[in-house]
Amino acid sequence: MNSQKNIKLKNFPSPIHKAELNILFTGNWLFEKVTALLKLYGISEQQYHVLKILKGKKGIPVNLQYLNDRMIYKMSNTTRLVEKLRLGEYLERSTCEHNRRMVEITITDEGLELLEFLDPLVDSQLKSSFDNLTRNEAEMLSSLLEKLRDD
Amino acid sequence: MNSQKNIKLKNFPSPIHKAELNILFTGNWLFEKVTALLKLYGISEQQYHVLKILKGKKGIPVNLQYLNDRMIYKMSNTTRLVEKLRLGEYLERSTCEHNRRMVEITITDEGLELLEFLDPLVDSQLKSSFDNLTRNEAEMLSSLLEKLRDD
DNA sequence: TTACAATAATTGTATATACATTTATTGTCG
DNA sequence: CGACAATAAATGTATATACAATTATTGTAA
Repeated sequence: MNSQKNIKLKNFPSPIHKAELNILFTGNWLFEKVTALLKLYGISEQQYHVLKILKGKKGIPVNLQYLNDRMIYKMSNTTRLVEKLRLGEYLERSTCEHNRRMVEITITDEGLELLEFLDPLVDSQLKSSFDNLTRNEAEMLSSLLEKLRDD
Repeated sequence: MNSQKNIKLKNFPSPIHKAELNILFTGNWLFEKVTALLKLYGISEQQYHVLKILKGKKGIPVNLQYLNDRMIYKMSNTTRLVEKLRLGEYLERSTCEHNRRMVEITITDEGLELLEFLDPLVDSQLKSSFDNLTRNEAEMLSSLLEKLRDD
């Protein structure tokens, strides 16, 4: 762990440089917090993320591409990540009948139960992480970030 | 690489959840861009970051803790990361005479030359990444992120 | 001064990620 | 139909990162 938590960023050549580092730092700061919490229950942030996506689909199967497009990090891992969740019986996967290149992935009851247990913990941690921001400020933050990424 | 670049984030239980994912996604989006650029010249984002910090110190030696506190990711790697830069002769390290537990790290002329070459490339990429935001918006983004992390 | 705690860095190891290649299946066009 | 391109997923491998344990040195208190 970093020995100091929140180094002040300063002396930047432009607001852009400052914003870039602020985004990177804050992203990692949030990621670490959630990761540390989930680790207590033997699950990674990425795995949790997959389960959340599956839950959101309410039983409709998704394939690996779909998951991969929504992951924070990149492909190739998604196969192995899903496999780990399958070994934990948190999801099921089968080959799609109509297109046997694809897989159909759905969350299991165990997966849903795990989320029912974890979600309140993650939510309350998230809430305390965002304690310094009002609801409006959080929304403004999202707007700015979406505007930044927009192509 | 993700097959789609910019999935729209929606259906969030709260502005906080949305902001969290926006931060994580945007952080990775920026990180990947810079990483891909630097990779063409055989250097990682983290290594570049170290050289920038050293350059900012204008010849004053720093130790590993100092670097580590300013890294986006965590410790342990900093030793190895610095070692790679040393092998490339971009920096020098020696043990501190007053406290032989510590090392003194300084950037070399080769390191400074590398930055003089890379900085314009990175800067122009960063500028185009932030094309959608005004200077004021970039500043507002930094303010919100700093307020979020503030403890 | 000696024993022990604290500090700075290094090392070992497990896991995560990125990237390129490969396999299996399907689509398409001559 | 058959060759070949395109797609979806899996695999191999190199590198990156996280975490724990270790080494070397210094600080401190009995």
